[in-house]
Amino acid sequence: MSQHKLLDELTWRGLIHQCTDQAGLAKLLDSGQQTVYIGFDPTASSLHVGSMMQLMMLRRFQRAGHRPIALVGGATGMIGDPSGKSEERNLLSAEQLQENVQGVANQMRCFLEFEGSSGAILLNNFEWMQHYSYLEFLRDVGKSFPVGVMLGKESVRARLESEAGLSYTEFSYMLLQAYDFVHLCRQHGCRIQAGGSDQWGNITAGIDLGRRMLGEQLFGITAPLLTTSDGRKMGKTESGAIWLDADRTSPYQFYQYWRNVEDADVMRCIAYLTEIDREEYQALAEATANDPGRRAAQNRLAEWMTDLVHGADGLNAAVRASKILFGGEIGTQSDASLGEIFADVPSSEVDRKRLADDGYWIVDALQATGLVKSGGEARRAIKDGGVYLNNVRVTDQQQHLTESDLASETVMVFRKGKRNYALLRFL
RNA sequence: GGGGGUUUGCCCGAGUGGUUAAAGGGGGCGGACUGUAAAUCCGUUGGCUACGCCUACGCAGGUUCGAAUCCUGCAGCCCCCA
Repeated sequence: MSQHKLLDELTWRGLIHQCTDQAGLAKLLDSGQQTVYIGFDPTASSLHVGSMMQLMMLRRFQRAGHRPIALVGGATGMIGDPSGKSEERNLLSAEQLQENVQGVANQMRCFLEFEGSSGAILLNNFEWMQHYSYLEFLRDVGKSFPVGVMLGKESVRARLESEAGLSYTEFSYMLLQAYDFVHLCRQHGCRIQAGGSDQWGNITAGIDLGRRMLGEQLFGITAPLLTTSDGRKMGKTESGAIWLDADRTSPYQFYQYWRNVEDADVMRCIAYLTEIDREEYQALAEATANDPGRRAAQNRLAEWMTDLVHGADGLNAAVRASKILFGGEIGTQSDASLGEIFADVPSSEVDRKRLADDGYWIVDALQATGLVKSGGEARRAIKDGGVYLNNVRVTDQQQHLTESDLASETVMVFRKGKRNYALLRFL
């Protein structure tokens, strides 16, 4: 067991899946500030929950005084990493990549400090790969890659055995990532590469290349993948990935995702993704075991994560929205605050004149919201007690809505069932 | 090419002339319970300002007071013979 603080922390958090030479790494880390790198795939203009493990890993190194490099794979992204992928990937266009690199870079500011003596460095491997000629690359890099070793890599073998096969392009991916490591070692003295466990093959390829080309001893460390107790990848819902970009996944949705993590997964999430310390971790684990209904761990996880990614304001908004969306009184609100709370809720516009005279029949209103498909369904829903106006149960099928039913200047809030909301704006 | 079978609501599947808007199950949607969980229980599940009317049992016609049910033609699927 290492006596090293950082490695101890990573160990108790369960973040060390594999490590090329843990004793050597501990010695290296003790010898002074080191530079660590992790690569990020710019397949979209936003990072998602899956990347958070990696960002947090860099952050942990940075907090321990080391310098992180976040490498955005502008070049490797053009090729596509076959690791863990069952099929050949579609190539991204250069413009799309440029846009993605930009978006991803911005989000990293939540996780990493870019100023100071251990300030993070953001690099794009397109910068050094774009002018590297094919012939030069083959002579410099390709020469150091025995095909036998490459064929032995899990990522390659799995694909060769599958029906999908593997193109030469994807086969070559490993060389590019391996060369990144060498380049970073040369230019930035980077001797450590971290990553998810699916990156082991690529990382060790880089270490081999470093030994051959530079005679340097490089180090690799991988973290386990973040999966649920039944083996599915975390960060996905039926409706898609959980993104870090507030425009793709609102702070409220983000917050709710973590609040709803299964008991069986929550402690692992806290260990892997947060900086909640060991004492509090123990306390939360006990609280979950003794009183699971309180969801103390989930609440803390959601709070910590939302605060990190969306800041105090985002967290506040998410908490406020959660209170109301889960049945709290709506009372009298302003359009602005309702708009914020119900940002994720579909809304439709209705002519304000409908509220005049006899008013707007509730059955018609429900159809206008899209919560029901027909008048019959609306009547049934009311009869079953499943319809709420401004979070108050509707009991009268003949109710007609007037201006006095508005929750704010122009909005009425409809709900069917526990949490299907829709807004009507009367303009 | 010849013979036989089959086609039902979101899905599976009963129903062979009338009380069938169509049993039963699944799924969905509500409600109760609960931990914003799981399990369980209950209700509901074509449309319509609605004790009534309209549309529906592959499609199009026909028989009948009355058809998902009988007849004819067409189409889809399945099996057997060539």
